[in-house]
Amino acid sequence: MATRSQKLVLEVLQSQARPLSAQEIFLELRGRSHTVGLATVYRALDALRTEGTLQPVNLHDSQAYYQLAASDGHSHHHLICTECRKVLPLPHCPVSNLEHQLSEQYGFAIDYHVLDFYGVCQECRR
Amino acid sequence: MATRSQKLVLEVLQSQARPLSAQEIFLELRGRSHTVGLATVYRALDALRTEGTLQPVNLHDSQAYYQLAASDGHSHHHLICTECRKVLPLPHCPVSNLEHQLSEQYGFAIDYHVLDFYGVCQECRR
DNA sequence: CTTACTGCAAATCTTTTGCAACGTC
DNA sequence: GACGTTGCAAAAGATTTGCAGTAAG
Repeated sequence: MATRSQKLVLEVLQSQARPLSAQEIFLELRGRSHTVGLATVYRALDALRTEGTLQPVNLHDSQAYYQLAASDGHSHHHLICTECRKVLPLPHCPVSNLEHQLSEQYGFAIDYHVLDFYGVCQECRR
Repeated sequence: MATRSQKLVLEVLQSQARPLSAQEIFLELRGRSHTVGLATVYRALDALRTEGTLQPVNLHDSQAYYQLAASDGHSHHHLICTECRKVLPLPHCPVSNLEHQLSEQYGFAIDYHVLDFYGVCQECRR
């Protein structure tokens, strides 16, 4: 079951193609004239990440960004531009079959993984 | 060329198997009776990351961790325990051949990538 | 009525910046 | 003397927590 704030946070994330920070979600909600305190946004993000609905994305930016996790429970993968912070999602996962193998080999119960490619996009290279 | 502080930061990271935060490096240096200000540690980490010597690792912990980048210029990959924060490095990279393909396909100049598996290690599952 | 959720303000923690002092050339 | 590096203190940002009020069952 989702709280009011969790639903609002999800709505915002669903409406955006790129990962958002707590701050950005807070401002976006304020823009839509929903009042949700920043602390509540953090609490919602935390809950949604713990239950696996959201996935953190690291943009090397000293703040956390969040994105919807894929519906099949697999992680999203990205091409991330280190110049403009644009994020391109990759259609499928080249390493999902590795999870099982690694679990066995190292005795790790793997929950999810992160695969992100960092570089400079076409526009930024001009 | 490396500054005094950059050398000290590298020494600490070389002596540890797991990624460290700025705070941890600062305390470790203080323990070795080297005085390096925390701000200087941040400045050194920043420089070393920019030149590619260090690689950030995301432990979902609202602070940044750093680790030596592999000497061949490829990223390290990890099994990360979300309970005890232990980090196991993985010996080789299953997706290096993908970089070239993705570069062509999306017009991205890829600099590096991050592949980390998150789960719970054997000890923590007991 | 009870419990969980929320907003606000305060507290805490992480990271960055300004600046004067220092070292090297 | 000029320039880059450093430590310290202050500032800025991000996240968490305490608490009293509200909503939902």
